[in-house]
Amino acid sequence: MSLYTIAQASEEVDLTPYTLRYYEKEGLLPNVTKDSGGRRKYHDDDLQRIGFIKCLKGTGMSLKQIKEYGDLYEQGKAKFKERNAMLEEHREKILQEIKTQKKYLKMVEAKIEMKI
Amino acid sequence: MSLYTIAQASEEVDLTPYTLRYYEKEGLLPNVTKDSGGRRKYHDDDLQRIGFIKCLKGTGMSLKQIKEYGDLYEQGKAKFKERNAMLEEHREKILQEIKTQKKYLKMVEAKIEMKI
DNA sequence: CTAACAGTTAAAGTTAACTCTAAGTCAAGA
DNA sequence: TCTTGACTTAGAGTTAACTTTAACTGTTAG
Repeated sequence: MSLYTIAQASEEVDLTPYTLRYYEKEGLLPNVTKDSGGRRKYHDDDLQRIGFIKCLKGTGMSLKQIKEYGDLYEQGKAKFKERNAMLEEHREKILQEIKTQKKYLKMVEAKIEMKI
Repeated sequence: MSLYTIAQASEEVDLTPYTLRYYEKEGLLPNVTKDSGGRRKYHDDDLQRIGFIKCLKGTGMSLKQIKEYGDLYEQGKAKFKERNAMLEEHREKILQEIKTQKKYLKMVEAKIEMKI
């Protein structure tokens, strides 16, 4: 199957239908189509895109920035450089964040070991 | 030195005075004292505590939960078990989160390498 | 044919975590 | 003494990211 109702897509990507509509309203999902009755139809491409949105969001990128990235993506090859620059910068941020998380992990573990 | 004005404490822990007052209002900093003129005086203990709050917060714990933890902490040895259980659970969460971050890092790197 | 259901929209409401404002106080320097 | 500046408070405002509501519509099972 390669077409999903909002309920099915919601299940598939583990986001509520509210959130999916919200993301679309915010311009993050420009390619979701509608059937003759006006209902959303999600394609595999849309689900892929949502997956990447979740990745960016899960690593601390704001929806606003994710939209910027998506807008560049829509402009194709012409904006490849800018787009990749965003990702490379974000990559650094994730690396930094993992470091910080590891430091915090040590702090929590130290507190656990303190036994007081 | 072991006493800090709110401005100094703010500088020291890299949080705004607004945030420090907010944390106090929320019950996260029960031991901040005031001088004769009613001004806050932060002790080294307070700064340590703020440091740990930042650690918990930075690893995704809500202020509400941090307050719960702090409240248990205030009750000393009697609540040691509960308190440590919270930390151990949180430790698992951090480990899981680091895993997720690493997965997302791979996804971003893959997208960068895609060159399209 | 009709009732139930799954969807639609615009707009209002919610939550967490700040962030700021307004009005006031107090200590210190010219 | 006067003013400046750093603080105080209660309470209002902000922001991001949803989440819900209300009113409505098209599809389908009986």
